[in-house]
Amino acid sequence: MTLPPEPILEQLESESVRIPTRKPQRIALAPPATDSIFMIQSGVYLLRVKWSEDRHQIPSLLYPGDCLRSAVVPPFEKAEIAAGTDSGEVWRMRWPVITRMMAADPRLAREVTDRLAAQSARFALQNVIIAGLNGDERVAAVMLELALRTGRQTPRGLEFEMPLSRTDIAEHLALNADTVSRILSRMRGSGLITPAGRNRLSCASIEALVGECPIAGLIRSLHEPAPAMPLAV
Amino acid sequence: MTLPPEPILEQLESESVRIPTRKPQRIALAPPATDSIFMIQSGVYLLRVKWSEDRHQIPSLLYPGDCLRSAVVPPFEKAEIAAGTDSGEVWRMRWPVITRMMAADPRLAREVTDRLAAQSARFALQNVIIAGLNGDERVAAVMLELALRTGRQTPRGLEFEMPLSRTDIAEHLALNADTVSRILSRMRGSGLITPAGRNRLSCASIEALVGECPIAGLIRSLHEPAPAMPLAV
DNA sequence: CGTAGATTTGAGTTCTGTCAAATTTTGTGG
DNA sequence: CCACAAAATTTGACAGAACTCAAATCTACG
Repeated sequence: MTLPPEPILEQLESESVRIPTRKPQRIALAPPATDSIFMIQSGVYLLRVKWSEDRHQIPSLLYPGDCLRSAVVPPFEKAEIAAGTDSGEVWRMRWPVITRMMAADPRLAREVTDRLAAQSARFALQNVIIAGLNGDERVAAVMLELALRTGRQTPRGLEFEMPLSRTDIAEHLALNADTVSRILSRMRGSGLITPAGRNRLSCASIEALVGECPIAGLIRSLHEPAPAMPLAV
Repeated sequence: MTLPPEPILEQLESESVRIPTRKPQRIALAPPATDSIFMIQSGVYLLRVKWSEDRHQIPSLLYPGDCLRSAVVPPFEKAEIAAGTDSGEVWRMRWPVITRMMAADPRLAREVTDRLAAQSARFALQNVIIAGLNGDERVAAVMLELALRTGRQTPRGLEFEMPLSRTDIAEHLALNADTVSRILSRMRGSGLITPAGRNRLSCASIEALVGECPIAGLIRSLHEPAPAMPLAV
């Protein structure tokens, strides 16, 4: 799943507010009180929600092409999209407007609907990760996801972004920052991963991560770039 | 959220396969390999997925009016809708057909889209329940949900359905059946809940449950019957 | 009325959380 | 480019919640 095809992107852009972001920047999901839809153009983002004084969670990471309708996020005390990468761009559109465009153009309707469905599937997957895996497996799961989404083969192995701090990882995986740190130390010790510069990690290969995560297959199916083939003809 | 208004229901019915169910009956989500959409007409159902030889999970309960598009469930080894109540009815529609109906009728499009969004929000909520609450609070959360959805005031207190076995509750809450049993024993002991016949429980009032669950507000917002007011005019 | 399956409960284990201190990294101003 | 303060990370020691295993009950049903 990447960005929609050009003609559709142009249509969407015409109704979008383009929001370029830098690293710790956050975009509130609710404030305008209007039902909106956000589409990631570039970069990695963190959907972060707050549900009590000091309890935050990151139900999902967002990548280019991902769509998030604000109405699919329950009415938390606070909900925002936080920039994970140094730079990136998000488009915000008003849902009623998009609705009208969808009514007029079935191709566009299909793109948007399917992307929203994909986001829903990701929430469901996150349930399984948190509910069914232990700490080590959960961490392997996020790393596999990031590797599939942002990984590049280099002479030193597969390098990928790690836009999450220890606390972020903890909030994403329902663990605790100390525990995450311990798990990562172990993984570093066993040679599964090695630091590869600022906010980057590297591992031998995808297979190395797959071996650590019992639901690798599901993660691949939702995050692996599709074999090159044009969408919807 | 209850069933859609009559005229829309009629349209949907014209393209539906109506599936009446009895208690342990299950409807496979995937087999037809076609992208389908299911709408609950009556009864309570359990969305149950299997992701390894002996690991099952119940990511969501489904109530009348709820819509589930098969594509929003990741490609698990197995995924099915299991009847929780003695009797109930589900409608199955083919997604491509519904898509066409949506293109032709904005009212219907809105109903379906919003119901799918609601389902997505429920997945997100489930994440928070599992990730942020302890055992007791999670159990209180499901009971609050069931009480809001199926509860009725009686002389002996608020009575509601409990269509889930201990194992089901465990699979829904990322706990273990033994632990669930212990928690329920404690709740019974403290008088929070009392058995009220076959697959039914009763509690003093909604407030009693709300007090046990830190995110009661969110649960109410997604499950409480809306104050009587016609949808979409 | 007996059996298979579900539930309950106890005892012991394990994983993760909590707290606190040490260490490293990051960002900023000279 | 360097020094420093603030923030993030790491790590140890300990506490607790939940899991596992197994035995005892209880229930639903034929």
